[in-house]
Amino acid sequence: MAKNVDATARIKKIAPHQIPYSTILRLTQYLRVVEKIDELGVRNISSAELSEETLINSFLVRKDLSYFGEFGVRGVGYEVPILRRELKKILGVSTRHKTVLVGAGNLGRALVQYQGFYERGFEITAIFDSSPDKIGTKIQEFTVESVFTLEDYIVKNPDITIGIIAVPAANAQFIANLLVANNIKGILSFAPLTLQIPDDVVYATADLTTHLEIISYYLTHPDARKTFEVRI
Amino acid sequence: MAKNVDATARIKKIAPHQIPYSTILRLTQYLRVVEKIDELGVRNISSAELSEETLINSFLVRKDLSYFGEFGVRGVGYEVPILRRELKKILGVSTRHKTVLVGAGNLGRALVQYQGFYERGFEITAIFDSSPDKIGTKIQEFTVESVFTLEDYIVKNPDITIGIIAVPAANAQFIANLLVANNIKGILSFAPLTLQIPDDVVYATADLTTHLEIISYYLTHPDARKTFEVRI
DNA sequence: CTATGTGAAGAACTTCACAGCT
DNA sequence: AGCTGTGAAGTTCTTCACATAG
Repeated sequence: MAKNVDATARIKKIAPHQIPYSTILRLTQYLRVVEKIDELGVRNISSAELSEETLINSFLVRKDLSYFGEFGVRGVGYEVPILRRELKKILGVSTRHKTVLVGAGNLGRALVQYQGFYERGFEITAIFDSSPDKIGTKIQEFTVESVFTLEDYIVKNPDITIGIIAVPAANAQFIANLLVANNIKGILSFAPLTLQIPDDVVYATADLTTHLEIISYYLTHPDARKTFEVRI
Repeated sequence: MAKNVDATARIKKIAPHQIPYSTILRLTQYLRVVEKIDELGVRNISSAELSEETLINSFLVRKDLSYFGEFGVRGVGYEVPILRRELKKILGVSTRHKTVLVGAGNLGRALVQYQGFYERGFEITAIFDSSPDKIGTKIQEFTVESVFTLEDYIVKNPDITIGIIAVPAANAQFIANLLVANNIKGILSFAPLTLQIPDDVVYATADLTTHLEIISYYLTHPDARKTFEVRI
């Protein structure tokens, strides 16, 4: 059982750019399972058990993990604390990321109050909005600030790397440009459109309704494959 | 230019089960663009223009659409109102879907107040929670009801086909079982775990933090491909 | 001459089978 | 004896090139 050898000592030759996006997506699921069972005090997990919990086939579990190293012990499985630590390292969530949130509407307020971001390594440090009747209002411990102070705030806090956009579609590109111009490295947008973002900024979009549309498609076409996965 | 012939008259032979999941995901993006420009009064759009707006390559735009019929006019492009109608038909959002929401926490409240679901064809008809201090409270025009009345409500309203789960991870499977047992056809869960759902129920999961973890991965591995897409 | 629709080629991802460790 | 790690096979998805239609 690896004798607690640091698994990172044996690192893979495959360059990260060869790793499928879908692998990264699945890594987040493995992490979720591993954190849960680590909390329960389970010391060991096999790819078959990970497969049961995630519904991802066990060949694929092993292949995904093997892109990043040899974290398992043949004949035994994976040591839970090691796997947890390595997955967090791979995903870059061993240390906390600081973010700003733009948009203090219903969704923005929900995101601030949502515990999950913080628990999983992301901290909202400030909230901005353009609407005069939102600026100055309180959400939890935050006071909503004017979007015109956003630039200044980001420049003064260069450890903020991610911007979260929760404004209406019509304003999203404007906010994105502002974030990009001020050296934000990653953008998560909840607006239902594709933003134009330069290649050196990591960009993800999370349109909540899309999931429902996809469910609707499969409800409408019951003969379509049952085994699809709807995932981010 | 098709002389307004109903494009559905010429329908494709390819069975729905051969259509990639990623195609369905992209259809939602085309619909978004087409609705926007239809609102602007534009009558025609080419696959090249759709490609610009969505960043999806134009070969793929055409291939995706061609799975479902010949909606375009060679030498011209796609007629916007026709494409809009056909995309809605394909996705099954020509008529509104009724849903129930379980979980009246921050996320649940945000989802109720979020206009997007309704605008895009989904209606939340009732909200349930298990916590005594939430039951009876008002969210918009809704009164939060006890989760013990959920069963009764779904049975009495068989036109409700989709259940949205916005409860903590620990309770999500219980709620899912309840929905499944009462004949719900589709489930969208925001809980950060994989639920066990029978194959005849359409199941999608939307863990908001996953997007941030993926952004974190690509921030941590700047050499990873720049052209990845983070969607749904 | 323009832009769609599509078979065929190519690329990417998943599954398999089994070698390799413990 | 058991479970991981991985090259190779198999499958699915995307890109291409061009025939087709207006």
